[in-house]
Amino acid sequence: MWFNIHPESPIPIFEQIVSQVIFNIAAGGLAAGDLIPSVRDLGRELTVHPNTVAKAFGELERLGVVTARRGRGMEVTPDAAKICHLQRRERVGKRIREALREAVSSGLSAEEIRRLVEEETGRSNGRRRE
Amino acid sequence: MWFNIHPESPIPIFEQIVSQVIFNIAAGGLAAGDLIPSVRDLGRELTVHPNTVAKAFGELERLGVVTARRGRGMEVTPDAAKICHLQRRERVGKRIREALREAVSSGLSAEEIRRLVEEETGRSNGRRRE
DNA sequence: CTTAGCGTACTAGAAGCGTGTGACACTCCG
DNA sequence: CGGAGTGTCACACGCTTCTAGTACGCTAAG
Repeated sequence: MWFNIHPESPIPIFEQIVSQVIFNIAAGGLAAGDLIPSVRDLGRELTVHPNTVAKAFGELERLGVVTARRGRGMEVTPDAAKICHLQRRERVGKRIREALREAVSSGLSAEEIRRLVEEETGRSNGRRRE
Repeated sequence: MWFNIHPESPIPIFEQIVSQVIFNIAAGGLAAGDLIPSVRDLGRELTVHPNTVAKAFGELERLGVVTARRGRGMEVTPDAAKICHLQRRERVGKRIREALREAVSSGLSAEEIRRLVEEETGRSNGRRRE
C-alpha cells in the first residue's frame, strides 16, 4: 500500500511513519472519519514492532491528526487535512531550508547551488524569474 | 574563527567539524602544508572533548585531506584542495537531493516545491553573500 | 634530558531506538 | 455473555552512536 520504510536511514522508523501518514492525508489518500491501519496490522506489514508503530501514532495524535477510538482504531480528525497540509509544508520546507543553508555556508557559488537544484527539479518546467 | 557548531543538531558534532574543515579548505581558507588547530585547542574553543575533535580529524585523514604528524599536528595535504572541492559538491548535493526527493514523494506540487526553494535562494539571485 | 604540546588508544557513561513481553480497558459482533 | 480486535501502559533488554575521562607514545624546543 502506501508505505515506504527505510530501516537503515538515520531517520527513526517511527518518524518515517509519522511523515508518511501526514503526507498521505495531505495528498487526499485518507479523509476525515477514516480509520488508519492498526498498530498490529501495520507492524506486521512493515515488519516492525507494534510498539514502534504505536509511538508514531502517539505523535500523530499529539499533532491532532488522529484521535484514538479505544477498541476501534485511530480515526482521522476533521482538521487533519488542514493540519497535514501545514505539517507537510513545514517539514519539507525545513529540510530544504537546512540543505540550502548548508550549501550557502559551504562557500559554493549561487551558480553551483542552482545547478544542483536544477538537476533534481529542472525537468518539471522551464525557467524561474531572475 | 571559522567554526559554527550546533550541539543540539541531530548531526553529530564530529561530523559538523569534518564538514566545516572541508568547506574551509575548499573555500581556500587553508592551503597545503598548513597545520590545522590541535585537538585540544579546537576542543577548548568549541567546548567539546578533544577526543570528539580527534574523531573528526581521523575522518579527515581517512579522506586524505590531512596527514597526522605525530608530535606536531595535522597537516593539510597537497591534494586537499581537489578532494575538498569534490567532497563539498558531493555532500551538499546529497543533502539537496534528499530534501527534494522527500518533497516530491510528499505529494507537493512542483510549483510549491519551487516556491519553497525560491524563498531561500531568491534573495541571492546573481549575488552570493560572502 | 626535561618539558610541553601533539595525536592516539582504551575504557566508560549516556542517550536514543527498536524490540520483546505481559497486562489492561474498551468496542464490536456473533 | 464471550471472544476477537483495538489502543495503551510499564518494564526490561540489546544495540548503536556519541561523548567524555584517562593514560600513553611521539616530536620539537629549551
